[in-house]
Amino acid sequence: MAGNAEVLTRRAQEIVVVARALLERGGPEALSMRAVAGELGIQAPSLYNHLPDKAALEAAIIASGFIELDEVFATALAGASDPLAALADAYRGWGRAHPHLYRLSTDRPLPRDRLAPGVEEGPARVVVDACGGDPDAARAVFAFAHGMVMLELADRFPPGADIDAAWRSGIAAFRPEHKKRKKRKR
Amino acid sequence: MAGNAEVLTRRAQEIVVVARALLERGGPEALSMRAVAGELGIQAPSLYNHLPDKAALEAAIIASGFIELDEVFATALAGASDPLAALADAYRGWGRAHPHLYRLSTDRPLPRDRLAPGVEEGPARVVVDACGGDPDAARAVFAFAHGMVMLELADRFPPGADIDAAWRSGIAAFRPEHKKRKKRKR
DNA sequence: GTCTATATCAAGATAGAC
DNA sequence: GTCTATCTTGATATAGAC
Repeated sequence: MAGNAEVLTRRAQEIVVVARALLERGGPEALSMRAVAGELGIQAPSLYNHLPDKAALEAAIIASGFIELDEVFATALAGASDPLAALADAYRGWGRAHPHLYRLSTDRPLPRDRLAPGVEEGPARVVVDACGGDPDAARAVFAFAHGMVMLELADRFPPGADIDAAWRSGIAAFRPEHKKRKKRKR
Repeated sequence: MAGNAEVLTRRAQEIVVVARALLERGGPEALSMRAVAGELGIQAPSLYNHLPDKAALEAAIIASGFIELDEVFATALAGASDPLAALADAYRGWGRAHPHLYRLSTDRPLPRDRLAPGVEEGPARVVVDACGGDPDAARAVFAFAHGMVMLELADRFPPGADIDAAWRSGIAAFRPEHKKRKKRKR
């Protein structure tokens, strides 16, 4: 919830906490202005005294997730022998623990103008570092992880699929010591 | 549109074609029973004489996409020197050409009970084959491609990102000739 | 800062007449 | 097979009183 602190009033922060809990418990349909207000014992229109609209509320929820993920990454890296695998594991765990928040945060363009600066960059830098500073490799790894999480959350793997094995296979492919030389441009 | 042929009446097939066009043009909000009916010059309730509900309509749209993708894959593979890269390219192209259909087809659990048998397996087998028969590797590759497409469609890469380069990086990592031995279990 | 009342809009689906 | 009429439910947001 830090990161919103500079820009949100205390009451607005309360609202964001309640709203995030509603989202996580009941999915996006549960995140209505009415429901949020109800949870706080007030009427929906009263929310507009503290937040301009629903998009602002969602942006604040997303920001809180980014900040948390950054901490999760830091913990995962502490003393890890295989940083990439540790990050992958932490990422998957976080996605499974917060499926609705994960989807809200990745489904659509980031509301970058409503996010405090640095919020997005934190987790991104961790991944780039784990990829030896290669941003293209980092984006590929991130896409792999994102695809795995989304497919698992959406229950899109076929019934017998060994999801752990697919993760291992992908991580092995991306492991830095196996990195290929870039092709020279022709 | 084949693949629905066995199970849908002619009129229902017409409805599916119109519905898919609406979805592709206007996104999921444009795909309402009212709009579909309007496009056909009838009233919404009349649709229920041909399809049980909206979910059935969506399932039929998804099936039509799978069948198309299977054809796209076959074309891409014909005479390709690098099958994995060719498939990746075809997949990305298809996703970008049909963003709303792509999302409808991957956002949620597949309605497997409403899909004709074989519809899902077609494209899946192509990918497994391209991965030397290793289903775990195939799922990892698929997750990578899915993640890349989703992130691009959702405009989630940062402004300056070189998406082509990220694709190349990922494909290089997954290239079969570089495959690592599986670790022995301890 | 909170309330009530309301505007505005949209959705999926069913009943029953023709 | 299509229609009209309707049910049921839901949403975001504003105006204006207190």
